Amino acid sequence: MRNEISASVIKRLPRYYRLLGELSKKGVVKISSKELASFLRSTASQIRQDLNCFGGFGQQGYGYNVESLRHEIGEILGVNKKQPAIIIGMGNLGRALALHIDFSERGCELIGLFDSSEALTGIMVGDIAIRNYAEIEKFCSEREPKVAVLCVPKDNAKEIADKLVSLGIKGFWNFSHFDLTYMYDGVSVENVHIGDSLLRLGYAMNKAQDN
Amino acid sequence: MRNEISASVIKRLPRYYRLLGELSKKGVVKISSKELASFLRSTASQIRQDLNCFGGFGQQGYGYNVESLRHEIGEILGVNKKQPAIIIGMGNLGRALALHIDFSERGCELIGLFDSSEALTGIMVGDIAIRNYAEIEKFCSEREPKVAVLCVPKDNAKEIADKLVSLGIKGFWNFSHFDLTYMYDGVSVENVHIGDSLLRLGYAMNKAQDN
DNA sequence: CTTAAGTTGTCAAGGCATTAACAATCACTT
DNA sequence: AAGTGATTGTTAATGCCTTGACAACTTAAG
Repeated sequence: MRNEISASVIKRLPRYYRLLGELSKKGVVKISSKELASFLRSTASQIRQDLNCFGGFGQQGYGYNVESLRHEIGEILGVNKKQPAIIIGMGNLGRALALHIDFSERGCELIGLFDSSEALTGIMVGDIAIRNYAEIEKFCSEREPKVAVLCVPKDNAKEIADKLVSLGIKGFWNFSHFDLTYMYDGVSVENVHIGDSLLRLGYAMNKAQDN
Repeated sequence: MRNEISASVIKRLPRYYRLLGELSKKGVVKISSKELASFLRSTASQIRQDLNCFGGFGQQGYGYNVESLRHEIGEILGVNKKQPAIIIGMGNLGRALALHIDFSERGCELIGLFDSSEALTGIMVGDIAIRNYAEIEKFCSEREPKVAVLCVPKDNAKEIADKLVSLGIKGFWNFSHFDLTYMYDGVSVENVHIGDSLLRLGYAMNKAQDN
């Protein structure tokens, strides 16, 4: 096991990865930490320090090769994996995520959509049909999904998560407002509260007005 | 102007606000920092320190009154304002936000939806009809929206944001992958990258597997 | 070949955020 | 009415994250 990497560093990796993808697409071959910093409004020091958590990807006197650095960070984030993923709860949010998120670019492969409402059963979202939640056990034993995107009401979240863990789910991308963190051993959780950032925007606007 | 509050503190306020809302709904009247900490998997010390940035909301020997603390944090976050808000870009994401986010609970009032595609003009999303983006100037001069939710492709984001600022927008909730931070004076920006947290989940799952 | 300019990897310093500790204060009980 | 236990507000200590600095190294030019 490698050295423990701090959450602050991990938080920044996706941003680096996105930027390197754009640069690579534009045909940029090499880049220095200084240039990266100016793009990201960060410091060269921080970028070098972050990257060195994982090993020396750069070359002294030269800089970093854009494509190979992108590849390395991609490996760290696991974008080349194809973790089978399912979405639970096909309301507006579940549907939007199914259609809007490019799972394959982020190490996942979306293989199933579930909702407990029979009215939705069979409806196509993108190229996947919604299944009834009653089929979840059969589906999991056959297809063995590893990631579950939780888009269910807060009150149902724990019960559903418990069941999914028992069926082999190893990671939750949790949009329900029930905090699953630290609940299960060996199961990873990312809680997402989109609305919180709108509240922060409100705070920032109030403050800006006061000045 | 009050003392500068650190971003770390602001980041936590929405979470406090949500928890207090639930407690209030359950009829809980008073709560101690210790109890709050156990709910939030935080420390009593941090919660007291955070709250004291804004003033002494508690009472020694007693704790905090749930409803009044909720109200105070609400004031700080500006949830009682009714900032008129518009969404630009009514693809899957824009539609999902229009339907899924309770703007009024977060200090905003959704008053307009815009898309440049004529095929979408007039279509109802919730109880609001999509307008063509060509009408944006007229709309802004009449209704004076202050918040813009940007759900447009990266390449169009800057141009659109420039125009919206000139039309009086004071805050961006930015879902485009173009970073608007520090671009305009007196305009607040919250960039949201939902996909980043899926990448972090991938990292966490890889690491959990390694152990 | 030698020198100059540029850049990384890394260690040390500084600053910021979190945690700990305690006096001041309050509610409740007797 | 006084004493006890609980809890805050606040200051100090700790620890982590970020920034600064520099040696080691690479490339390119003279």
